[in-house]
Amino acid sequence: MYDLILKNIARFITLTPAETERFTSILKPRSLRRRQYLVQAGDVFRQECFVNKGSLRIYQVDDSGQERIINFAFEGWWTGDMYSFLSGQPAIYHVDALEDCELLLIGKEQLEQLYIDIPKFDRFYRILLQNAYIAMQRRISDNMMLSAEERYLQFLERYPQFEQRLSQKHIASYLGITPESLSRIRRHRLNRS
Amino acid sequence: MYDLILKNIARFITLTPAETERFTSILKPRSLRRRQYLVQAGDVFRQECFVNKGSLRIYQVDDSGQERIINFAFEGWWTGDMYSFLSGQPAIYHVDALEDCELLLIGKEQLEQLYIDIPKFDRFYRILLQNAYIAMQRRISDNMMLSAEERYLQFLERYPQFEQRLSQKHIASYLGITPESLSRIRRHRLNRS
DNA sequence: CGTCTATTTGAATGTACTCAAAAGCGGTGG
DNA sequence: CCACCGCTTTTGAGTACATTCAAATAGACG
Repeated sequence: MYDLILKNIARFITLTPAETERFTSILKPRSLRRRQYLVQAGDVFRQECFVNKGSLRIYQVDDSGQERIINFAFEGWWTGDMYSFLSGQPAIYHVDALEDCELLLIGKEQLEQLYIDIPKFDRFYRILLQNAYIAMQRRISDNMMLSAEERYLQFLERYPQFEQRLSQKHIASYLGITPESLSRIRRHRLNRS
Repeated sequence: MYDLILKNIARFITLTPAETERFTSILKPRSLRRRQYLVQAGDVFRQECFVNKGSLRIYQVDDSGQERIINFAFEGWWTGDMYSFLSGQPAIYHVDALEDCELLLIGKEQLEQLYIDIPKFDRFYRILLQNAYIAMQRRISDNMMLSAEERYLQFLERYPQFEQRLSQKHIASYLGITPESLSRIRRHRLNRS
């Protein structure tokens, strides 16, 4: 059960057996059915979440009811609502399961104590965040520089392993276009090839 | 000279006088004239950069020569090219001065050593990055949910103190629209009020 | 099997774009 | 101090890409 998360952590820091024990002891396993919420906008959500199995989406709903997917999370990824976690304010985003999920949660209090007891975890989350920040920055520049079709192609290149697990509606929402537009883009590509 | 950066750090961690001395000793002051590059895409840039005075922009140039501003940096902000810093690969973005600048740079090697000697700095950069990540995520959702005009209004609300220091061309580039479009948006707003 | 949702397709619309040209503004050198 | 040059901003006309709205088809799930 803890294999994936321990491998994830071992990418950046090395834990002693005692530290490993201490770390896994604060993890709270949780499973989520497809379509079930992990976080609803408006809730306070003070947990970090590691995805051991399954997939989720982080999204926002605009005034006209349109859903916009800010990000996905697959097995081996971290997710949650960073804003609510840090500030204690109500979450901005909804997070729900796209597939049945097995999650590992860490409460804010326990994580704060972990940072104090084992400062290596400050380092781990620093490096994790640096990488997340780079990915986010690249996403912004892609959204600004590329056409809808180019963004779709880039998505296929970057996440070939996930495309089949996501509906076109969700991919369209992630790319910032309507499902109709994505359908047309796909048709044009088929006609040309 | 170090007032602003020490206040910036004191937001999240408390340093002893000895630690303060150790920290300031690795800072390399540098001044930059308007239009001068801090980083050119293609260079390796393994420094973190704190802006003590002035302003910069981080931007990308597309195939047709269009510049797209990914972010600004004003006094009290951190900047650089996180990707190049972390990976040692050539930088993706250009960074140049919009106004004459006074900067404080930290080399990667010295920062790595600082993390080891004073683990509090792991914590400082973790918290700094959490906040940067939240801002970035919000920027993505704004770009997806809002029209050009709404993005401009939001920019004015969020950064009223910086608007006058930036040209419309640069604001347009940051918002992901053409200078012509921004000019038209401004005219419509004036006509209505 | 029936219902609900996702996907496809068409037609009309709209927002922001490109290209082009004029006007405004700022900095530099004579 | 003024004239000039280059860059920014404005304005107009035509265009393109993606959207909305509507309807038909396909697919998934109970």
